[in-house]
Amino acid sequence: MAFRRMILSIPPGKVSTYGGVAAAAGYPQYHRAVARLLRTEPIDQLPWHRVVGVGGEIKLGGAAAHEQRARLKLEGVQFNGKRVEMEHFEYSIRPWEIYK
DNA sequence: CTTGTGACGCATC
DNA sequence: AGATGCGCCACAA
Repeated sequence: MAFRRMILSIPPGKVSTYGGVAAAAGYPQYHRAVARLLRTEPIDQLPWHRVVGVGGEIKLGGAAAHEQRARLKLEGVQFNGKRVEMEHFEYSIRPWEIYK
């Protein structure tokens, strides 16, 4: 599946968004399918922590959110309060600007 | 086939 | 900024 490849192509220290991955794969409306895939697929086979919500929002709950924050931080990703500094760490695709 | 639900996203209030 | 509503896709009941 294209989604999987996209996610795997995200380099360490960078992040992408659910909608971004979907759009980059050619399906701008499939953001929910991407989320489902990340939830379903084994965490040891996919860099799930490099995928955040639009704007850099962590969409996980409780412990998982903290976990993701920690992992990203270890890769050098900086946070601006609750969200990731997308300006510097988002993986070079911004579909919403392309389709604008 | 119809609903309900969720690691979503965006417009509104 | 936080809460609601609506649209979206996939899947389980």
